[in-house]
Amino acid sequence: MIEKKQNRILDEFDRLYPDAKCELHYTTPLELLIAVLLSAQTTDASVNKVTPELFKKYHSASDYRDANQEDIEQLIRRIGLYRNKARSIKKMAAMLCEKYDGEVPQSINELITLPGVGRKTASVVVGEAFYVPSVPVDTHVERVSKRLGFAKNEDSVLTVEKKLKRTLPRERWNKLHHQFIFFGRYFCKAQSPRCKECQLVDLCKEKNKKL
DNA sequence: ATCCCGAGGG
DNA sequence: CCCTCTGGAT
Repeated sequence: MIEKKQNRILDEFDRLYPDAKCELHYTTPLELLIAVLLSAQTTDASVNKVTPELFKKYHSASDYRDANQEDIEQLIRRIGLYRNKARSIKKMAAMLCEKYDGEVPQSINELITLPGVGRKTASVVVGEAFYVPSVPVDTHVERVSKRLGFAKNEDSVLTVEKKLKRTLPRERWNKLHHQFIFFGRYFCKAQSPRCKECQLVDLCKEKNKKL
């Protein structure tokens, strides 16, 4: 990608979303880890509706390990995939207690060994809770990256991540991650991209395809 | 009908 | 690579 185009995009993201940040509600690394795990295939807003009750009832990793799985299921049922997520939370908490003294590990390689924690979740946690430069690729980052030419449509999420890391300044990774998400979530949406108002249409691969 | 800060299993 | 898990919002 031409550097000029790239800088235009980053400038536009700064103009649109100077204060982009994580929209999941949490107060500790463990709460963040659980909130991100819950966020699969649902919206952050939906996750924020169920976590207050969840975080009120359970606090430590051992609380989740010893919890009744059906109790967790009931608390999170509305966000979907609730059986898998409840099971993952319990198993993840058990491993945290066994191998990490109940604390959340601070590296991606350690985090992805936890049940229910994949590369995207691990990347979010290290970037958000421990300030490790990272580029988590979720559905928004993937879509926006492909539309704006940071990656090709046939690229896997891992390839998208590699290309973004190769292209974007490392000191801006964590902020840009959120700016990509804000742009995808509120502007360049999956079904309704606001192409006519978009300052970047000229370099978009899908201009005029949808609206 | 499609999408939402995915991960695990086949 | 594919499929499944799942409710809620639009």
